[in-house]
Amino acid sequence: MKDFPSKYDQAAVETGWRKAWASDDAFRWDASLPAELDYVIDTPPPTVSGTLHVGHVYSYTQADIMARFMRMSGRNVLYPIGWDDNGLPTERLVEKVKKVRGGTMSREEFVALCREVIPQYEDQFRDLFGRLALSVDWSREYQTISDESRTISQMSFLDLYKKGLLERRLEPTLWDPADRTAIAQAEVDEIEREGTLNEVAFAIEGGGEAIIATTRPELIGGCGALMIHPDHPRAGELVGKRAISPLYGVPVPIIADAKVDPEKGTGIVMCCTFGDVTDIHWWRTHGLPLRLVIDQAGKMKESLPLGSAEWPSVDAEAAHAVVEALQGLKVEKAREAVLAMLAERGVLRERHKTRQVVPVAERSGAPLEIIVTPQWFIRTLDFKDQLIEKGRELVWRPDYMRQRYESWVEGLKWDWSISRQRHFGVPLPVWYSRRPGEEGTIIVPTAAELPVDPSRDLPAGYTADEVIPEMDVMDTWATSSVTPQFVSRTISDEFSLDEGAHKRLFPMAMRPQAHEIIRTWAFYTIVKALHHQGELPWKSISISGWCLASDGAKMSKSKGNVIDPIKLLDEYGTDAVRYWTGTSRLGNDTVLAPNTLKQGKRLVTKLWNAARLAHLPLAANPITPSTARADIEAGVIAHPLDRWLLGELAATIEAATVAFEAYEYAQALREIEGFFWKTYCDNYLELVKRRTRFEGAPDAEQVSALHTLHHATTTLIRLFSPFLPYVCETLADLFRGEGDGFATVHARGNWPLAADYPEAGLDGETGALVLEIVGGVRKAKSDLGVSLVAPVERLVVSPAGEGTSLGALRDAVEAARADIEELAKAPGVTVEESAPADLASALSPDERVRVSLTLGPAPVQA
RNA sequence: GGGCGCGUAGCUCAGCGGUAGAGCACUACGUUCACACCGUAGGGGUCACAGGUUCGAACCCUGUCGCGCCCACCA
Repeated sequence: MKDFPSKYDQAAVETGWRKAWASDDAFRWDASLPAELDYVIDTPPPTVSGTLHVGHVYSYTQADIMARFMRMSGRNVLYPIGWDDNGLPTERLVEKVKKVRGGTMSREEFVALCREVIPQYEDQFRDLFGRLALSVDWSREYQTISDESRTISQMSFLDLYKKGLLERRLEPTLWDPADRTAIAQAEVDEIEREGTLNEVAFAIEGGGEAIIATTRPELIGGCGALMIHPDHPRAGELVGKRAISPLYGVPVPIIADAKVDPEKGTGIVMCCTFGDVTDIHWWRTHGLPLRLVIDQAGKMKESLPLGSAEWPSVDAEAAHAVVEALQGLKVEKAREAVLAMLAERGVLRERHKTRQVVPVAERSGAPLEIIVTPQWFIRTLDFKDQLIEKGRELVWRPDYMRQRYESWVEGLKWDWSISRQRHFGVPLPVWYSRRPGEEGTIIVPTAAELPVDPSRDLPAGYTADEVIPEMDVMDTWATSSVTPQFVSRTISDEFSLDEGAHKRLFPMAMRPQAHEIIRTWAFYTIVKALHHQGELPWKSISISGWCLASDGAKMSKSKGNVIDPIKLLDEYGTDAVRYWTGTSRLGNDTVLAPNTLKQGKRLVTKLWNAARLAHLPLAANPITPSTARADIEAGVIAHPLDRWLLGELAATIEAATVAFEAYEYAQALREIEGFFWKTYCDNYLELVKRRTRFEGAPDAEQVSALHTLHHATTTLIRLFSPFLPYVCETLADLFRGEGDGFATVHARGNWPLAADYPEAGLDGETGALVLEIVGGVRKAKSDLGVSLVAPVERLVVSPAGEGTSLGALRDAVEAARADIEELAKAPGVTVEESAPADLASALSPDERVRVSLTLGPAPVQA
């Protein structure tokens, strides 16, 4: 065997192992194996937005720990990796890095900048993930903006379009005025802020007034009706009459509707196009006119057709003056201006401060508008029941995370808008015909023509003059929702780049992801798989929690508590950081606890030293072990303590395997670590030391010890390897023969099998009693305040409690007499029915044995 | 407003029907030839609170309080 360095230096071995794993193809999926062994993971492609977060370390490592177990336990793991490098997050990164605005340049120019900026940020991820030792198949690395990804994304589009599940509609849409694009319901965030509820008087035709309350007076121009609850005291008097909007002079009907909350504001509310989702509802159900006053930039429109038949006004001239005064103002400025005008005219009444929750675009933070533009929608509202049904067929880990999915689906109010008025994404594969007779007809490419960019390419048989290209691109989720299909390279029977692959790989075994993207990534991926093939994309989904800062708060730049993952790895080493992530169960948020990281570091050191203790005698006395079970059956391992240790190890393997199969890797780690630290290091190694110190050829009990040390060490290395890949690979290497070639400890099928170990609990009673005796000796010496190596003159053990028989105690002492005497520094040990009254004594830890002793003379000072 | 999770030793967490656990921190002892990034021994908890079920509850049920999150509301 190789020389064993006294100190472990992870930084020194890291690069070497990363290279070895790569060149060994250690983590490549083997297509030649039978499909039953497949274990396919739908890895999240991290969004290329410029930041590496500890959250990445946390959730990707948890997925990797499971992937490594699955591989070692014999599965043929397909663990792809990719980068989500298109869409708004990437555009925002490029805009920031290059200090430009995408909207101010041509698409070609901007895309060129993106292609320039992206690679360096993908390198950051590559470095981080490589260093974390993610056992992904790097040969399957993909980008969501690549030709093939665009092809598959556009296939997805075409398939849904042909199935009538994707359609272009002109209707009210959630709109981000800062990024100037439509967005989807999933991209809506909320902020709470102080607002003002303004009471504004509308004149009633024929006399009187009605007072409404609004936080958005700038929308008065878009008012189409006043709404009042049927039970409102003034309902009988007002319903059926018309009110005149202030400033604009527009006559609007007063309508009763139970959706009005009589408790809020004045109990009378104006319906505008559009202030919120309720306005859309009223607009539709009451057939109200469409009166948009805000443009795509979130500014007041420059002109409105006031005074026309559709948009009458009792004083069009005054109304136009108002429009002119407001034109081009952003909504906040317009609000102030309108309030001033209302006050001037004496129709602004009471004003109340109020906490309001404002929907904003999650990426830009800008308050949303609802405007009417043509967009492409994937139908989801009609499929809520099926989506919930599919969610129930899926195994969620932890199970309660299903609730988040269901409440999201139940709360859906919008179909999924996938078109974005941006530059850097997968283009919608669509043209609109200008040919006489078919103007406006939608033209799509064939599968063979993909990928297409309608702004450059033409549909077959058409000239540039005959089509209008669709300039929108897909939402980033519209592409990343087909990550499973990126791997199977198939959308449906009609749209496939690799027939047969889909049948084999779907549904995938597992989707690992964090919980904050259940409503986006998980939801959208399920929508796509349902629509494309009527199936689930995966059998199970593993939801990781959040990584919180040491103070228990969410990490955020504004709080200044963000930890750089690279610094974390530098300080503690990859294995210690992985240990930390491995102690936390799926779904649980975890604080970044320095203690746990230190614990991981300690574990690595302890594992190193324990392996070193085994290595020293094994290097000097080469053995040719079989399996632990065979060596026991052959009598090579015969010492009761060795048999006991391997029986305990077998129990640990069993418990860890059961836990791992249930995705309870944190419990598996506790099982393994508990055995390693307590049973193995603190007790067995102390007891076996006597038999590792010898000159010349080993005798039978020394041979037994050597074999046991070999089996225990190499097994522990394998058990720890999903958590601590670097130190375990290094140790496995040190235990190989000089001439043996590299074979990674992480290889498929390298997980310890119960069949190779004795039955769990072999010689358990003997082991337990020996531990009791040893523990009692330690306690007695501790009570006397002397060193554990203080010589003992007389040592007597006797049964205590009812569970210990004199015979069993005798057997245990005979089984390990020499080891006990050596550890206790006693010249002999006797078993007596009851403890001699004249000796100092102590009860063992489990109170099964009473240990009595007298100390010997102090050793003669040299 | 509805839902989910959590509330166990100073800290981070495990246990989820049968005599309260781990690591860190703390105290005492010990430089034992794998490891002082060590070892041994020890102190420390009315398991948020209140009812209930049970021979027995940290664990099951009901309610309350606190923290976090998800969804909804958002005039």
